[in-house]
Amino acid sequence: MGHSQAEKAESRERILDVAARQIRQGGLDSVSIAEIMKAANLTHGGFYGHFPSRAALIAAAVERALDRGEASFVASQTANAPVTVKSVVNRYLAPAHRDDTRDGCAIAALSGDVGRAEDDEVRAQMARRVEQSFEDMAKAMGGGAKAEAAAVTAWCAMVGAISLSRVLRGTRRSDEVLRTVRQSILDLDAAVRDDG
Amino acid sequence: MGHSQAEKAESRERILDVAARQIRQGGLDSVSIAEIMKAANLTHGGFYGHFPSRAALIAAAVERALDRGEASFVASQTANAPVTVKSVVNRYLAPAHRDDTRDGCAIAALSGDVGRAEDDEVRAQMARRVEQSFEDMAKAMGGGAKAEAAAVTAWCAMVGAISLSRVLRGTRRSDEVLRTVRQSILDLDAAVRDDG
DNA sequence: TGTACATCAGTGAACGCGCGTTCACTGATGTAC
DNA sequence: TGTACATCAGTGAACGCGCGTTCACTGATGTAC
Repeated sequence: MGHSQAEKAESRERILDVAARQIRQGGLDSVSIAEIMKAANLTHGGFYGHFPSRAALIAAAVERALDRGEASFVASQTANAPVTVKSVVNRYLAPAHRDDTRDGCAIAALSGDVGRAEDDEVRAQMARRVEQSFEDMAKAMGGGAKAEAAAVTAWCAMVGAISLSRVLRGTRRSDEVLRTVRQSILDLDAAVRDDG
Repeated sequence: MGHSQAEKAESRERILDVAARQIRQGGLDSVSIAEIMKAANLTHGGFYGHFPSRAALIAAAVERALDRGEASFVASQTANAPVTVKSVVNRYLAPAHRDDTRDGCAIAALSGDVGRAEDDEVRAQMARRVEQSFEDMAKAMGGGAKAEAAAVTAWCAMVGAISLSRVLRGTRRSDEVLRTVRQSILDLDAAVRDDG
């Protein structure tokens, strides 16, 4: 096994990616150092060469999950495939996103956990990302006060729709919730543009 | 200490109420039998006289939390104080509800945890309650297909708003999210009635 | 009414077990000469 | 180019500790006579 600084950094990346997936799939409390290290092809003893504690890993993993997750939907789309409300809701409110918790939006997967976290840093990290998401959506809706309000409502509805569709998973209602909220947000967007 | 059947039932109720509060405040994983029993003024050894396992307690506590929580907002209001969309959102999307996780809506507090729970029974329990909530809200909106769709969107927005306002707790944005979504739902209700 | 006994909710010590954390050690790599 | 040494990422055994679970026991209550 190699021992260069670059290889250590790669190990850290692997640990973080594994943990970021784990917390989205199982929640913040589901992180076991032994399991994370094993999934990163390492032994558990080496963990403390990368992070000072389990809590520090979780804080870093939340940030990583927010980066990787589909929270960055809006910001991440490129200029030649411009961001539209439609493109966002089509990807976000899709059965594929509901079913892929591990690689899905960290805000949807973890807002419950983070909202009750004692760790202020973790909460602040997600809070910043939520505010950014509101702004990005408002921009996609054309900007202005009405768009800002509609963007907040749209994001709350999207997060709630993913959470509830996961609770309802396996029932006819689950897909229906996604479709219904998707259409409501498109209507909301249209209404904002009419009022301009 | 008494040993009648009635007193045993009271102990069970105390355990359940304590656990129902605990899971809403700290999540499903936060349940420790020793702590729950202590809070119910009992010793931990007696637990297995009431429940066969920790998992069974959690399942029962989720049901209790759904009963006690403000998920029953709509259904619980009496005939002389009729249910309106306004009365529901005013109570649900209030800072007091955001801040009182322990006694608040179990769907908002636990949809993330329950959505990823392996226990099918727990998920089915909340799923039933979610469907009931949709129906109650649709009725409050006057019934019909438009109302049913609007009710689904309103509930998703309410659940997302509480979750995100808890993540944002302590910032100016937190109250704003509640107010914004509250108004959006009132607008949605008005639109449904216009089309009616 | 009083006494002996059965019941059973609750007690508290004890058990494995897994987990977070520590630490002495390994062995591959890079450097100095 | 080759050899000796320093570095350090990773290993794996060991540690406390808390937790879920078990179980022999207690002692208050209800019942039988």
